[in-house]
Amino acid sequence: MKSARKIKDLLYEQVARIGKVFSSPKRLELIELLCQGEKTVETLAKEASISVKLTSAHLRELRMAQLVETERQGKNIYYRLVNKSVADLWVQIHTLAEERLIELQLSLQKIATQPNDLVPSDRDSLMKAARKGEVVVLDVRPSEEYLNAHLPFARSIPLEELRQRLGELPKDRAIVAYCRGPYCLLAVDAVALLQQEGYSAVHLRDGVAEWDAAIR
Amino acid sequence: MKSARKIKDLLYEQVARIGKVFSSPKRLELIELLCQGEKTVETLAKEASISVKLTSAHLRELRMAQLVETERQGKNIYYRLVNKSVADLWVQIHTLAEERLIELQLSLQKIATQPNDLVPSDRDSLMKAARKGEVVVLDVRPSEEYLNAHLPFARSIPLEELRQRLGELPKDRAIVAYCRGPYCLLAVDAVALLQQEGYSAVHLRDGVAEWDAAIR
DNA sequence: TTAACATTCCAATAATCATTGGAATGATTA
DNA sequence: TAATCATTCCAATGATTATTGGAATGTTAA
Repeated sequence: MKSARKIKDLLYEQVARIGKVFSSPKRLELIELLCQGEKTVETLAKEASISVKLTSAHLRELRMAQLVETERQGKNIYYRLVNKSVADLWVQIHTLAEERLIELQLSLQKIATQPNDLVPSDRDSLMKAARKGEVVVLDVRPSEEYLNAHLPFARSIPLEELRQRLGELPKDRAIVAYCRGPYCLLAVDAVALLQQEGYSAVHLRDGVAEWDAAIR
Repeated sequence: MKSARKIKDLLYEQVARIGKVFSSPKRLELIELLCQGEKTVETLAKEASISVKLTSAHLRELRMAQLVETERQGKNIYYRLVNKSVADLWVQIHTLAEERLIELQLSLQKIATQPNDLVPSDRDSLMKAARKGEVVVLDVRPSEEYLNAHLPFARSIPLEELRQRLGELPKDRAIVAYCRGPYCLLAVDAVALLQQEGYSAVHLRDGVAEWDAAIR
């Protein structure tokens, strides 16, 4: 019979398999991307600015930890998170990181569009205003990601199309732009563009994963 | 000005600092121990069956990630988790691991006292029964840990003293024993002893951290 | 002040991990 | 059927990490 020590070592080792997945910056970025919906290796590689091979290797880690599943559609293999717990864990880890690491707080402050960031506590009031149509909640991610899931009342104008489609947005109401989460810079650019063009725009740091985890 | 890519790399790197902490089996074990209350390096080393030096090195990682804080009391330096978020994250990670990793499920089944384990869904009914005094909730951890925090209505008999203090327990009511969490074997031993001595005992896998995270 | 003690820091080694190139797989299309 | 394409597997590299021994730090007690 095995000693208690060996049994325990085995147990913690298994849990560490999950922890290891969240210990690499690139894997975290891939997880955040997968929070936006299923994607191919190529898409993930491009978005994360790494080679397809390296992406594949990281996805292999995710697969071996049973946190993603794959599905073949034609030539491509699509990856997706197995369930919401994985997204929740990502949110909880980066939230704790933001809470504890001053360096991260400073970096985030730098990319913020000055004091125009909405803080999470505004969630309730934001929804009320959105329901009444007092503000426009704007999703600037690629449209597939919007179609997969988006915030309540949100409209989709991908950042790439925003300049051409400015006319669709009202100038007399606040525009709240969001993207994939606090580390995605799409909404930062969108807010900069909107403000430059005379819109009153603010940046919501939440992505869909953060929003879902918060309204639990 | 830095490129968007470099900024993002920096952000994910910071978050990965937190993830790294949870990627080592021994560090996870230390975190679980710290969930029971503040402890000295020596105590932690003994409980985790590793050298004091290695313990110190792991604690250094935890300190650099700002997840623990230290306080000197006389000769000893006490370590404690900075706040409940850290314990919550530990619970969420091992819960996800148990959900996804079949190997872990199997290992846990092996150490279970046959079908005598209480599952988390029993929490509400357990509390009702405990309130009415129909069951005895028994904390078998060292008494300092019980004093630091324990489940509602729980009584403390450390495993070491259990054999001598069996007389304090009723034979006509169910005894629900718990310890530090699902990977701690104290309650397993306690249940085995109690059953052997004719008590009707069951094992609750939750520790205080799991309980607190669940009743949120 | 010194002795005793707990703990950390530094340096070194072995183990593990990230990353890349080249070959192999497996499905689709012609 | 062969050609094409996306993706994975294998092997090799350098870069981290875990772990250990020895020295150093800082506190208490005499």
